[in-house]
Amino acid sequence: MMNSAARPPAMSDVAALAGVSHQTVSRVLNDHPSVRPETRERVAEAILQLGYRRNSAARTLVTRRSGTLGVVTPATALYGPTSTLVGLEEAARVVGWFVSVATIRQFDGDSMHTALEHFLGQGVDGIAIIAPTTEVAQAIAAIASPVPVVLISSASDVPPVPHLHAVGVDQRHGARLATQHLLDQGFADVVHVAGPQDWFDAQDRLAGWREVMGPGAPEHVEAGWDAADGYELGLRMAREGLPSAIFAANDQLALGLLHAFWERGVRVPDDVAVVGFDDEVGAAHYTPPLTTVRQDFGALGRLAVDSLQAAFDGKDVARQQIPAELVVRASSVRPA
Amino acid sequence: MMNSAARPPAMSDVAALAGVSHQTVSRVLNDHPSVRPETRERVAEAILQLGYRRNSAARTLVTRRSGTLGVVTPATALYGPTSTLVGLEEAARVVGWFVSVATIRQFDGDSMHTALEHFLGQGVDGIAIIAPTTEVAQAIAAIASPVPVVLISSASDVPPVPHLHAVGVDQRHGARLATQHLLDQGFADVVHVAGPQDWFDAQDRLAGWREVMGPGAPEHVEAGWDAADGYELGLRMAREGLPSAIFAANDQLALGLLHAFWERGVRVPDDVAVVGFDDEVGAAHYTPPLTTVRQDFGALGRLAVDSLQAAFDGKDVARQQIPAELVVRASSVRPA
DNA sequence: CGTCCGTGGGTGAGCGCTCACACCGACACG
DNA sequence: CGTGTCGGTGTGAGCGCTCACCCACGGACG
Repeated sequence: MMNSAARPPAMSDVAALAGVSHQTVSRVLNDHPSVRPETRERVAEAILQLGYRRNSAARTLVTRRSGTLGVVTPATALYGPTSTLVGLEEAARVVGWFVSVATIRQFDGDSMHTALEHFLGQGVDGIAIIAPTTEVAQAIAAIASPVPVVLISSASDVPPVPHLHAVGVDQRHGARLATQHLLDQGFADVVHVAGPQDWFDAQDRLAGWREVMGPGAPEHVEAGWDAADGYELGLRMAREGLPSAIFAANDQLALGLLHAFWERGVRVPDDVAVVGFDDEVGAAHYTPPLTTVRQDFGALGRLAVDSLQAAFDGKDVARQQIPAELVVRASSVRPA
Repeated sequence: MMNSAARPPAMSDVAALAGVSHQTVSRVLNDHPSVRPETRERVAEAILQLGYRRNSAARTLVTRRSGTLGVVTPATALYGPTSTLVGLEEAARVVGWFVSVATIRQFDGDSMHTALEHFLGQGVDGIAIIAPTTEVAQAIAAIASPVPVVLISSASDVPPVPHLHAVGVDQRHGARLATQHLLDQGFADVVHVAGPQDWFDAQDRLAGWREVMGPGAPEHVEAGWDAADGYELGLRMAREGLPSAIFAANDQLALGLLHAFWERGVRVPDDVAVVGFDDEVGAAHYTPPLTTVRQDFGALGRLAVDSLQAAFDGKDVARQQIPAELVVRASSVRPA
């Protein structure tokens, strides 16, 4: 039975029913060792009988811990950010943290400031920021957060601000894998279609490609993250001349390229090889199936939560990177 | 300047600095009319000077409103659920609600129960559940939540439980649009590749297709939501015989079909037309570009939040549906 | 000139919990 | 047989806010 909606049962109600003090109930709830088993039993029964749930607001008020993490993420259904969010939530729940989300349309300083204030006002224990731009990092540096903040990013140049940490998948490494793979397949002329250069991830993928290509690297092309951008670019390339291979900064760009090439009768990988980044759902079923770089978002989430937790406990937090993994499919394998 | 991390400033600190009582500070914060402008000014200045932020835990404790909404969503980067989440968050923020998320791997009663308890323990003001299965609805019916719950679903058979509401995009209508479009194009033999039938959305898309096809409808095929399922099915169809058109329950299934057909040299739409559902990012760039059904997730989020708000305020909540929209692309247009 | 009411503001209680500490009996030890 | 120690439990304060209520003052009104 539910009791009437008047007031949910409080600790004192449980205590009264079990014939103990509120403090003993608290001890039972918090697994304090020194409670006699039979007392514990009686309390547990009273809790069940009343349908008692402890009031987390009261708890937060006195402990100054809300048990909530704030996550800032772009307001899109992009594969990377979304998967990161899921990974984060699962990792957070394992260690008993709730995840509160705020989406933002643009990663400028103002939006960021608003989002952070939003979370700080709520009293979160830590904040994670997914897919940040350089501008974001500056905005964060300016706000002097009383709680730890982690940037989900492989950026090497995160400003050295106290309480600001960074974890990420090693984008540069992933980019090297992709580029090297294309070279190994015998495609000498590997062009990079880069993502928006204010995104850390896009910067790093570009850098990784450059590292492998060395000083003789051709010019890269800059684009957005969307398939439409890749499509436009693909049409232009088909018109103006094709490289032997293209490393696209994400799978959507690659998809757009594939579309344009298919439409123009350019064969992949025969006429031009294509590699993406992300291994999004469905990449295995593009036309042709797309070689790409996979990131372990579960591990990423765990790493982010770990470092937030360490920072929260006042420990030192080491910067950490997760390696990426190449997934080879038909779009980049040299025809026999 | 930050003051030392000892204790964040409280209302009384602001009051002392401004030379008023804590109550006046509260009035300023809550926009109470009867405060003299100059007093208001003084308080505002003190707030700024101390970097004061009101403690939401204390506020929640006394008002019994946490200002937080719980959202349960599947632990995947699927386009539909993700977009819904984003839509919900934006709508919630507009009316001043935070969004806390819990992802679940399986929509069985147990996971659902855990997630709900998780939120109720946190004291959320309302709960939204994205992409529910029939089993979920039963689990919710069993839990007697003290706060309103909204199922994001177009299901017509949501159990009539108090505090349980439902909003959704009209899946059935969308399916009718897709099917009718194929018939209008002259494809008589429209087969449906259905999603998992324990999902409300999958049920409704199937039902919509059936409505249009009438009693002479062919058998539908049941599958999961993934491209891999579509791919397998596509291979089988290419082997065992093709219908004139296929209406797939989502874009990923359609993508898998396209992949299989391309691999087997089956031309789309010449040999078989294909229509999907969702209009996910990239669907415009599949091979060929995919005809599909688009849902307005922003409107969906607003609707969900509205109904939660109405329920929270004790008003009556009418069931509401949002229409879907057909997006015609090359995959379903009869060749001239 | 007393009464009434509205404006601007203060006072105190209490939301439900945890933390620090007091207490009490039992048992060990010198 | 006094003194220490320790398991098991209770007491009271207080976290930072809102809510209900009270108070002072001034102008309007009969």
